[in-house]
Formats: sequence, structure tokens, C-alpha cells
Amino acid sequence: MTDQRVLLAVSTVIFTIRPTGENGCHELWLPLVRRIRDPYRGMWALPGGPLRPNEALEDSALRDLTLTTGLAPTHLEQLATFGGLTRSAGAEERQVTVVYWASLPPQEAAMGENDINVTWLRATGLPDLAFDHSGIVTHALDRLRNRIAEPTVAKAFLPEVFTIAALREVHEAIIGDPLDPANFRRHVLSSGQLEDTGERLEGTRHRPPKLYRFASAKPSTLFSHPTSDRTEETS
Amino acid sequence: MTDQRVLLAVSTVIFTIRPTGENGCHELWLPLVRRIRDPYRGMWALPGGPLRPNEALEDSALRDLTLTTGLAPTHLEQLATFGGLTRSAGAEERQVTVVYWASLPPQEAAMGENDINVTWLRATGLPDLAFDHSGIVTHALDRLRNRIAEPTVAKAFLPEVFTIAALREVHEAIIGDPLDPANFRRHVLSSGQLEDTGERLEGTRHRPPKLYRFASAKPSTLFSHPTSDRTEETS
DNA sequence: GCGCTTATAGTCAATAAGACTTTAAGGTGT
DNA sequence: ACACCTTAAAGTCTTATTGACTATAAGCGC
Repeated sequence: MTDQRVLLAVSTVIFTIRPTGENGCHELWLPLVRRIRDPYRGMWALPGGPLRPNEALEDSALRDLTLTTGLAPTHLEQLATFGGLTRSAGAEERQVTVVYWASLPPQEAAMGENDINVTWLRATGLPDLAFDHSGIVTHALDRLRNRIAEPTVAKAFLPEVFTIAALREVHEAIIGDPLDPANFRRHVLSSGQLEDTGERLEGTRHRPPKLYRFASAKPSTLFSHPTSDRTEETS
Repeated sequence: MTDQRVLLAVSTVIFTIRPTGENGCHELWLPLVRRIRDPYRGMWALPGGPLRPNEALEDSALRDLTLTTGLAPTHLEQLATFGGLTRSAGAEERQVTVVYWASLPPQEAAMGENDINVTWLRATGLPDLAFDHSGIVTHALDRLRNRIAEPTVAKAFLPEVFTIAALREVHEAIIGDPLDPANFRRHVLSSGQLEDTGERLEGTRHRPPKLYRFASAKPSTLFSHPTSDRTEETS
């Protein structure tokens, strides 16, 4: 019962979607930062850093986002907390890390450019990352795929109004496989998640598609994951 | 950048299943401990306490289980981490809590008896709990319902071999609604999760049902949530 | 044996999912 | 203007899944 305090850090897996696949297919990308000190100096790692006093966990994750991408996320959600005792350099103090995952809308994320200390890579086929970050990214991808059925997830990667094709591209990027456009359309339209805006997207080189938005009413109560972290007290 | 260390606690939502419903239906129960000091003195709260130095997060949750129930869980999994800045008594230091959920097999949990400082209550219809623990229990129930499709979850509440009726009772307790026995049987048998032991459960007052166990091969890769906390390093 | 209970199997209709075809509605190029 | 490209959107057909229900099986207590 001496000192119960530990070093607490927050790291963030930041996803975005880019049309970088073979036939313009969309893929998941994420930014990584270079380690500038030991351990793992020079390797890529998830953006993150120590939790500041009087800083909510979510705010720390938002700070990661701002420092790394300069952008505000459209979705931010807690992933898990890692607190293993075994550290890379045995000499260091024990550290517990709360990991969040965030998403950015695709247009803005295209702006995030690489520099010496920040790189954007495809979420699949990453090189080995520092610490246990490779496993954390895998964990985040699993979570994304598990939850793609929830409107919240796809919503996080789309603008306010969008075409069904854009929604499909988000699903394809996350599950990593192409979907039949006609069947996908039938499925989402019958699910009641979408609301017709009455507008259409003009200026394409083909028939202009309708624009939709997500319906406000939440269709399923089974898939709520309240992770609000800022209002309640803890013990 | 003064002191980055925070008080870190671990709390555990411990579920078990008991045949306490109307026609012997099964229901979810969980143990709570009484607060013996302010804040929330006298109210019920989740078992938990400060993380010890050199103690893995999971081990701290296991300690909660031992102190509260004297039993070893059949399943233990991280739920979420709560780190809100607003605390009950404003004077106290900020505290971050990692919450786990655990499950006990039904037979043993029946032994866990109430005393002045520990009580077992139905998971639905709980009174107000200390801190934000009511919300945490709701969160844990949501998670349980979301993941009931995974063999791991039902497995956590069952002995090594079991009847399909017992498996159905676990599902009914978690989703809180009765299921058609014939349709449920067809569903789980066709899912390939179960393996016939060749044995039957004798001594009932009716036709003896077959005994099954869960097949070892994992049927779905979509529902893996690796939360192992003890092997990897963190940053 | 009879009557009780639950296990297990089977039926049937409604629904959903997957593969595929057809028609619509814009563009572009000559 | 017209053929021709592309994708949107709607429809067809077949097969799998689901839910409600019925029928038979196999134990027990009497």
C-alpha cells in the first residue's frame, strides 16, 4: 500500500478511408509517428503520450489527433486498456495505456501529409510497430469489423449526406471485400437506417445518384456502447 | 508536466446465473459490496480497489473475485476504463478505474452467500449504486448481450458438458426472453459449435437429454476480442 | 400399463440473402 | 442528333434462414 499511482498514457488508433485500391477501391489508412527515443527508437508507433493532470481520457486522445493530423475526428471511442508489467526496457517504470480509436472523414484525411516524423500507412500489411502497437491495431480492426453493422461506424467515415455507393465503399474498405451494389442497396434501404434527402449528386459522368443521410432514430438498442468518460464519477 | 501519475483502481462486474425466475427461468445475478467509508458510505458498489504496484490489471480483477466470492471465474474480460475528472467528493484526488467483467458457473455461485458487506442481487432492477457503477453495470449487460453469439460467453456460464436446454437457459437469462426450444436446438446444432459427447444426462423425470461440449475449433474469426493484458508491453 | 414431462425431429410459410438481369438517366465523343 | 459509355436503381429467381407449430421418442412415477 505504498504508492498506488502509475504512469498513465493514452494512445489513439486513427482511421481514415482513401480510394487507393486497385479499381479505385477504398482502403483503411492510419497515421503513425516515429519514436525519437529509446525504446524502439526510429520505429513507427501509435500517436499518444502521457495523460495530463486534470485532463479527461478522451481529451488526451483528442490531443493526439490534433498533434498528429491537425483534424477533429468524427468518431472517438475507447478500445481497451493495456497494463502489462513487462516493458521493453526493464529499467523503466511501469506504464498503463488507454487506447482509443478515432475516425476521420475521407476528404480531410487526404490532406494529412507525411513528414519525417509522421507517416500514413494502409491498415493492412503494416510493418512491425513499437511496443505492442501492432497487436493493438489488429484489435482495433477487429472492433471496426464487428461493429460495421451499427450506423455510427459508417457514419464516422462519411459526410452529412452521401450516396449509397459511398456508403458501400466504406463497408468494403472495412471488411476488405467487394459487395454487390444491388444487394447492398436493397439491404441498407430496407434496414430503415437511411433517409432520402431528395437531392441528387450532379456532375458525375453517369446517372446522378440520390443523396441520403442517416436517419436520426436509432434502430437498434442492442448495439449501444456507452463509453462517455467525462460526466460520471469513478471508484 | 509535473506529476503524470494517477490513482488507478480496478473494479469487476461479476455475473452468474441462477434459476430464480418464474417457472425456474434463469436470471443474471451479481455480487456487490457495501461502501464502508465516504463517499457513498453504506451504498452498494462493485467489488474493486486500487491497483497494486507490480500487479497486472487482470490479477487485480481476480483479487476482487477472490475477496468477494472466494471463487475463480470461468471468464474474465476487460470492459472499459473510466477516468472522468468529476469526482463525488471534490476534495479527493482524481481516480481512473479499469472495469472488468467476469462470470462464474452457476452451481458454485449458488454458494456465495450474503453477509453484512456483500450482497447478491438480480442484474436487472438494481438499486442506485455508488459512483457511476449503475451505468457500468448497464454497460456490462449490453456487452454481454452483444456477444452472446460467441461461444466464449455462454461457455463461461456452463460446466464442461451440458445439455442444450442448459445452454438455452443461459441465452434466455442474458437476453431476458424465452426462446423456442426446438428452434434454438436447430440453430446451435447447425452452427457447428457443439460436439456430442455420446453421454446423456440421466436421473431426470423425463427423457434423458444428450450432453454436449463446445467444439474446440473456433468457428468465427469475426468475433475475437483479444484483451490479453499480461504478455505485451505498452506505451 | 397410463399419464406426465421434456427431448428430438419434422413441417410449412414467411423472410432474408446471393447471383444475376433489366431498365433508367445522366454524361462523352463524333 | 446519335451511338455509346458508366453507374443508378429496380426487378427476378433460387436458395438459405427463421419462426411458429406439430409429431414422435424416451425417460420417470404411479
